[in-house]
Amino acid sequence: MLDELINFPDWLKRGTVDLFPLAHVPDPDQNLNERLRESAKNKKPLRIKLGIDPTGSDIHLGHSILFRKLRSFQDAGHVAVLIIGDFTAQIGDPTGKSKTRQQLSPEEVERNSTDYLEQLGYGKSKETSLLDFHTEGRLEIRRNSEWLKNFDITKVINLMSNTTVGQMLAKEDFANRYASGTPISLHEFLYPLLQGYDSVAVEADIELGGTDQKFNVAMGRDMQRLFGKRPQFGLLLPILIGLDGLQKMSKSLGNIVALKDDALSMYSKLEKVPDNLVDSYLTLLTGIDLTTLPVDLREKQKLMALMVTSKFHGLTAAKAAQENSSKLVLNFQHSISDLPEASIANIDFPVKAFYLISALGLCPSSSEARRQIKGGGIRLDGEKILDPNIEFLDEAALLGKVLQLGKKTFKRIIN
RNA sequence: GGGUCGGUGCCCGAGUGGUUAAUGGGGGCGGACUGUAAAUCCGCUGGCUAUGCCUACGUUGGUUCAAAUCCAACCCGGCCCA
Repeated sequence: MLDELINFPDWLKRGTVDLFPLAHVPDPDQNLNERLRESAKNKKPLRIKLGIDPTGSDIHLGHSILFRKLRSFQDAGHVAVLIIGDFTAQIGDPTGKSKTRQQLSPEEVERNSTDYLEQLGYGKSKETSLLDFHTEGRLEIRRNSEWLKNFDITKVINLMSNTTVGQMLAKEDFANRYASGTPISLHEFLYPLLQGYDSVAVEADIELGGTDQKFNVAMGRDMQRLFGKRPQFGLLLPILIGLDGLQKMSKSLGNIVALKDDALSMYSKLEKVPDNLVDSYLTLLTGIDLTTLPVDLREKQKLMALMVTSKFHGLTAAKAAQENSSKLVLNFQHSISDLPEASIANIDFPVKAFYLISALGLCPSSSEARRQIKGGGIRLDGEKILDPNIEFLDEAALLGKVLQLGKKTFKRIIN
């Protein structure tokens, strides 16, 4: 947290690593505190911009940091302006990319956008949804195709003439790629400019972003000035480290906790994150008072897992997940009610173990299933299966039993 | 447009006519240990109801008993020149 944020409200300070401009002068264009005061005085809420690229379909805890902050602004009475970058997704944000991103089809973008809103809690209660979809006037959802689709080439040239190749190449991602001889397509230069233009279009007062978004957020200010708008503030939040404890949380790295995850898998993933993540997860993913945490590391970790899980599934479900999680470890699978289920309705008997395991989705392929069995990674009701070709003669041999891969993947067999 | 180098499995990267799903590393998964962690050690890491059969080294053809390895064309990229 920045020391200079001393006078800001706690909800705004928490987790914030960068805020710009940050001048201690009584100017609402230079000092966000003044801007907030101005807003309160005029009863005119600020417009908080957050853009998302509808590229993948899973929102994870890393993204949730930004949405949590956006929600805080909502709760403080301001307007969340959520921009679905359906148009810019066709370019792909080059930030953090080491190669040109694959372009998405309009159909994919559409499907992903709908999916995103659901993950953000559209249709859920105000308590367990990430954003406030309920309170009148607190949320505005926009698609940037709205203003970018029919963009005039003259206007594009105008945007481009405002920025130099040197500035673009000063951006770390481009610089690295350029230095390493990795291709950079010209259209990628357009991304920051168009994201910046989004701020013009929605008249943003503040733009939220991860620290890796500084360039793009700053570009928004340039664009707003270019088009005669009041420049936004940039508020940057940290990039969440993923479950591996090393790299940023990202779906392609496979180290995520998805908002879609059921309570049990969310809890069990969080309960076993590397120790070095626990404090930052508590700070960034919960609202808990950091001065009253358990001293015992293991207890602290469990608390973190419980708090985060309850944020999305409610406290009751989170507590059940905590209990079930410990039962799983102790091989008491039978006493757990809400284990994921797998149906054997379509299985022909007799069935060999390796086929069963892949057919029920525990392993992605039958070859993989064979390997896992040979490696001792498969159990049925706690008993290791060691022969891939062992046969189960009828349903009765399987119904109600729990099939297990490794330590954390379970399926109860049902009809 | 010209010259030149290059395109190998999730990633990086060996291999340059012939036991072979293709050395090695990373990552991932599994096992032991443990705090369901870390560190460490071990195994696995293309697909297929499978003791065999498919598909794989940019694409398509060709040479050969035999090609990721040779030839041709094409596609894509880096660098240099214009």
